Amino acid sequence: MKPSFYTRPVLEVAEGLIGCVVDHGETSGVIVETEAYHDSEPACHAYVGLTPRTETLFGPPGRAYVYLSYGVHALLNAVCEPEGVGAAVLIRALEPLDGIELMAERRGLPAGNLRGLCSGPGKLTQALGIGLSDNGGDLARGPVVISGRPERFSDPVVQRDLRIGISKAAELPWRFCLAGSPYLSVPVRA
DNA sequence: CATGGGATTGACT
DNA sequence: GTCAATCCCATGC
Repeated sequence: MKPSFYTRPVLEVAEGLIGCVVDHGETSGVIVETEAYHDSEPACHAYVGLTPRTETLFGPPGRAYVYLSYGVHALLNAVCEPEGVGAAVLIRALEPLDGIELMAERRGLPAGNLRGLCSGPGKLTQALGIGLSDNGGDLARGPVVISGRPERFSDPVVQRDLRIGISKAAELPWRFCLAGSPYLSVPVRA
């Protein structure tokens, strides 16, 4: 997607990314779950201001922000809004598309367990082989690439929900899910 | 310079 | 349902 796609309010981008495709090498998947983060609310890393850690978040839109969660997992975000604003969309789950065998191998799962491959923000980075070195990369040029919706996902029904696993600003309904998808990290709340 | 929490996952009870 | 693993980095003394 072009940088202009990301130079919009982060909530619009979070919804607009549902149905788009994430590519890395020979593996890819369709985005079925996202969350929005913005420097105006305390759950966002950028809330504390510009630091070495949040440099990418405040940088130009359309870049990858990859950071380490719980010292264990790499999480993939797409930087949004104009440069100088700390906002990003967390990619939380994918529907596996290409390179499924390779993804299963990386995840240590039997081929055929499609739902276990990318149903979580840490799982999908492991399945696609995305790591901290991908931080700051251009999402239009790679190595990690996000491209537009395939025909089958051209007009997705999107459900809003509360964000998962955070303690601050937990009341904001800034989670976006593809309705009925079996590949979500957590089912949509009732 | 020491401390503690975090946008998670998987193994175990 | 509970809990440890593991590490970056913001905060506070």
